[in-house]
Amino acid sequence: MTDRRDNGGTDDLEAALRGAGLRITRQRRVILAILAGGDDHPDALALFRRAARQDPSISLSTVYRTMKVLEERGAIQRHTFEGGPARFEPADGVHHDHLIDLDSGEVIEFRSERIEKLQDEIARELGYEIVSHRLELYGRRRK
Amino acid sequence: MTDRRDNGGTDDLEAALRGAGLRITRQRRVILAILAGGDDHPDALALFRRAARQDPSISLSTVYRTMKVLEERGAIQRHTFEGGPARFEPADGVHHDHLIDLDSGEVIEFRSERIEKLQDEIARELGYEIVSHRLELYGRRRK
DNA sequence: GATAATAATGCAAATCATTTGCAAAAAGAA
DNA sequence: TTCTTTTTGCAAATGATTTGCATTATTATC
Ligand SMILES: [Mn+2]
Ligand SMILES: [Mn+2]
Ligand SMILES: [Zn+2]
Ligand SMILES: [Zn+2]
Repeated sequence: MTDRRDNGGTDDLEAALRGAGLRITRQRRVILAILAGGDDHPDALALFRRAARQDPSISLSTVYRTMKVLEERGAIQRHTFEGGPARFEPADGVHHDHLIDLDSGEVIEFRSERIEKLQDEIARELGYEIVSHRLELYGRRRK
Repeated sequence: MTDRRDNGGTDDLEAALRGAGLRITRQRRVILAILAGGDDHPDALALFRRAARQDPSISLSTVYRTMKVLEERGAIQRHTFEGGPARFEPADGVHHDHLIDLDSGEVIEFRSERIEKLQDEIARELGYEIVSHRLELYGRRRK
């Protein structure tokens, strides 16, 4: 058994690039590691700053370009919550939706089989087939 | 009984402005009529073009400024569907969500009591109270 | 209706997030 | 290593929306 430690999904992301015949550059490696390692939803600037700590030569353009290819390959999800810039997260696990705490800005993930099913039903009734959807709840802590 | 014809809710929008001590200008009147009259979800540029037909002196800035005050007063809803610019619609009737036809771009409105309720439940379970939400389905016609 | 105080407008310039052209650098195949 | 192709950093361009400012219009008041 080899010494394989949990890399948080970096391999999946790298595979997504390799599979598309794209190259694994030093800067991409750094960005992928950050994406796979974090458990939040950073925007391009946040990714850039974190990446720059490991590789000061990295540019914001590269972050944007990398997000684009990863999204095209379906390796990451792009979210655009009210107001703010686009935010990203690896698209590994199962699908989930988000609840945004209006006071703290915190993003909470949730998943409801029932809602997912209802959405399908609604679309079907309207004669449609869902390709994707976006469900975001904005609220505040209940006291 | 006076000769009151259906103005499609222009009065509501005007009231929203008046009520906030804001002024009813010629350009605002035009914009409000277009908003209240249409049954679609135009973006600022579309509103501007339609308004310009009635009043060529109107500016895009004014459209944006008017949308902002109307939104602040809760008189209109602002939507930002995937990709595109912000789109608007009067916030008269009951709340509804949207299904966007990926092929035609058509925006279909729907309303599901059950989904609305489920969202509340989910938020409650997470210890939150929903202030607003956004549910958008993107799909294609089922053949 | 004229008047004065204040809000709204048009225009151009500014902002913000994101994209793009291009020459230089790096990656991968041979 | 060499060659071909992709990727990068940088600066400039975009697209949507906002803003400063001088001018104009609206509304409360007389
Ligand atoms: Mn998430
Ligand atoms: Mn609608
Ligand atoms: Zn979902
Ligand atoms: Zn809803």
